[in-house]
Amino acid sequence: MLGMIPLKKEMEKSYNPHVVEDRIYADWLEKGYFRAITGSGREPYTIAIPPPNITSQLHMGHAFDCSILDILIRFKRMQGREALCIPGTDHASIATEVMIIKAMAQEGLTKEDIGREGFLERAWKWYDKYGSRIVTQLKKMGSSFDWDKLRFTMDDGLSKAVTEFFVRLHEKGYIYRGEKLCNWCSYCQTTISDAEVDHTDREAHLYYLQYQIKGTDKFIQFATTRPETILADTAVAVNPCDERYAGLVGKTCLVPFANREIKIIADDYVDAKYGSGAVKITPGHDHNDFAVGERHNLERINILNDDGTLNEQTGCYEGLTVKAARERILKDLEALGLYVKSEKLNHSVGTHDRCKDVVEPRLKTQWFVRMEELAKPALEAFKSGELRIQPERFAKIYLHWLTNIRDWCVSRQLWWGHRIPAWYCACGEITVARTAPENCPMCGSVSLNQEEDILDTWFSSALWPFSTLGWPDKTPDFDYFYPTTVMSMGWEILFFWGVRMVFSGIELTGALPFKDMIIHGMVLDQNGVKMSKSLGNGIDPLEMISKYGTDALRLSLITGNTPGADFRFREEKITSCRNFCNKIWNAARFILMNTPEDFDAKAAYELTDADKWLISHCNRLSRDVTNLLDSYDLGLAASKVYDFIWDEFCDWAIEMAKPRLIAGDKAALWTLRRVFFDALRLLHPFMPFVTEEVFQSLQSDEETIMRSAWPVYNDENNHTEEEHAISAVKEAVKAVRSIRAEKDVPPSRKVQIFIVSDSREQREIFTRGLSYLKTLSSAQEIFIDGTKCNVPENALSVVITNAVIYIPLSDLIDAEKELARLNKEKVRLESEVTRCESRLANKGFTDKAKPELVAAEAAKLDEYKNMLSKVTEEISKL
RNA sequence: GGAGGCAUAGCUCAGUUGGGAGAGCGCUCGCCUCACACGCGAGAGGUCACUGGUUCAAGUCCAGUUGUCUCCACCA
Repeated sequence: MLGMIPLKKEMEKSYNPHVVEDRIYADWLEKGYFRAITGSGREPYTIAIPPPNITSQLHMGHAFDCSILDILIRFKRMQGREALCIPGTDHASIATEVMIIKAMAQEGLTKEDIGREGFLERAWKWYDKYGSRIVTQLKKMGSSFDWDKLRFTMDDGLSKAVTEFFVRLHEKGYIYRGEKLCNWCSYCQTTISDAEVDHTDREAHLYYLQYQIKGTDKFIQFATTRPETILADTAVAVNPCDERYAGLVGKTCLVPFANREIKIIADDYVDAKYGSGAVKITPGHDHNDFAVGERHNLERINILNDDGTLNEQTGCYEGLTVKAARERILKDLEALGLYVKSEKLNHSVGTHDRCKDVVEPRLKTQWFVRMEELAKPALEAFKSGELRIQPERFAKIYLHWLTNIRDWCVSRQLWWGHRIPAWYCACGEITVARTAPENCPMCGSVSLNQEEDILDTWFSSALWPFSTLGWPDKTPDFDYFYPTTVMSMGWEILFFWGVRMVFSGIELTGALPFKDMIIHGMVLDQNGVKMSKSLGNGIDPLEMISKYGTDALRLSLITGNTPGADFRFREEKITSCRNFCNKIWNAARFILMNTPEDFDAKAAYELTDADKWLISHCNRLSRDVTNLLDSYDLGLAASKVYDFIWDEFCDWAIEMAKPRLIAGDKAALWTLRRVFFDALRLLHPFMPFVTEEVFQSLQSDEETIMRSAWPVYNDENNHTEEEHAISAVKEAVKAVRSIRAEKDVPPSRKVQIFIVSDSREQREIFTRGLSYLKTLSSAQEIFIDGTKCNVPENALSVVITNAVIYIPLSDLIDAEKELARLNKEKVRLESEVTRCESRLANKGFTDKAKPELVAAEAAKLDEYKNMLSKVTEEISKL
């Protein structure tokens, strides 16, 4: 009898993640399950996590990333691979520096107030605080990362890797220093790379101005959005084919205020149809003009100070901000009669992605990496198929970026980061070296100064897959675990980071840093807007964990999502995943309650249709889930397990097992346990905590599910006939339940059921399934017969495949309604018959479709015809 | 200007080589059925954006149209 069995262990009625998760995680840590063993002989499977920036706490995007990686790692670990996941954090040079400066501003301090050393001291304190907080948060996500290998981009080893990278590039001639037009952020007072510039549309004015042509009283008109830069103009350009200006090319005009004479030149860059057809050329403050200037050998003038004010080149405008200077200059031009008109214009303005301040192109001497040669093998790696990018469509971004790559400006006028390993001597010599040189190789001077600038933060991120394993040293870890297997990232950093890891990995290690680059989407808020701190629409993963538990959050981020697609965050989804945790918990509780102390799991039991149906189903599930995970389709894999556990295991298997368990049938228990364990194993990567807790409660052969063997598909466990038998039982049960619901027959009212079938095989199926049929359809008695002569008059009838079910409920029968119901069924079957017939009559179908499909269609036709005739017969009786 | 995504039930989204439209939430009806009301059972609800093409067969493949979101580039 149920309930008579003493419980081995009490289980609460509902699952409480909070009492379980921390305890289990601590246990995992203590047992060292996350640690990968170098040189174990097992095939390595390596992932380096995208290191979160130490700028802030974990957000939903990190939680998402973290879930994906942990699913893969746990899956492969269970499959027997030596699975290593390396965690870490990124110093995020500029992003962190901006935040520290803001924090200091609260105290009324500036960088200069405390100096470089003082600032770095603060930065390291920042790292101590926020870096460790991120680690705590990653652990909270249930991540099975190897914490012994925790790395930070500014660790000694990783910094050594950065220096090595720079020096090697320098040795190959890929590093150069030069004055080029850079993106200058006046707020952060540093250059930034092209990738860090966001273009945003802003309302502005297009001003029509004019310069007087020297020696004449004529003027040449041009349009500009940035009148203040006329002070840096060194030419006016027109299109060579523009006849209006043909006579002016080669002449000279006058820049007011600067009192400079500049040439009128002809260049294809100018669009004769735009504006007046003439353009002022400012090589010192515009990327296009810089290019024109190179072609025509024009002087480059810089009119900006580092803080964004105008410099001494601008005479009386010196010290004004760009905005103030613009207003003054317009007014002054008007006074000189050089202002013509203005129009409203919507145009895009470059802003810094970190501080949102306007980026000014200006001349600066910076360090650059020549990209041409580095990009080639990275392109080749993809084209040859060695590097896989999934989903494939993201390869376009990768290819586009590498094909159109420009030299990489790597120097930053910041303090928090890796200082460039270059030393200046008063003689002018610059020495690039791994360690500080004792004296200048040129003049021998011992007075050398290291470059003040630091490197772009991505310079160190680019090395992450191998610097974390000890490169440039030949460490055992590097030998064993490199190259890594998978790299995962959001599409928004594919070009920042993914591309750079590939080319630097190939250059430095001679190998692709990873085989598969998987790209995921972004987490959007419930309105479909990207979650961001500035919009304040972010949802804190930890808050969700404290409400619903880690497993619920993890599953909700994965299940039912398409790879690479952005998706909206919905709290209701976490709720339903939380409910699923509870479902698993209660399934386990049920099994526990029904498992006697002396149950022998190793004995051989006589299995029934229901047992084999369940085993067969789970066997197929193992195959599907494995394949889906191997192709990185995590969303579909998760939903498959979810559906199996809820719909098949809980709603059918457990329900069918109940009468057998009451009768003391050990085979039923054996099957439930066995299949449940496999289902838990398949689910474990997605929901590590609840699966572990339940797994440990139910058995003692294995101490952790984490190291349990991943279920493997086996042909021997395919039971087609039994699956067919159980679907017939399910069809009958559903038919009875449906009638009962329609007639409002409460479960408490037990009924008699007559199942009439002229097929002996079918009768045997129902006879074998009698106990399930009885329980699941709330029947008192079930009679299975070859003829209907024993069926009482006035019974409700429902036709199913190969049988008719009669339920004698004379008090509920309304002949008219029954007629209507049966007629509706008749119409449905008739249309099915017609559909099958027309399909089979189509020669194209019978000739070209797969033979098994044609055969299946013919079988269905027979079935429908059979059912139709039975329905017709029932109707005639009414 | 270049490229890409998306358009399927009231909402949010799945839909794996082309072969009878699915889930969660919401809604309706009935159930505290001895694992679970964070639950159980039964339902309602869809011209798979539009047009054309390929095919015996299209939500699925191809072309175009419309709407929508995004990325890259440019914007005197």
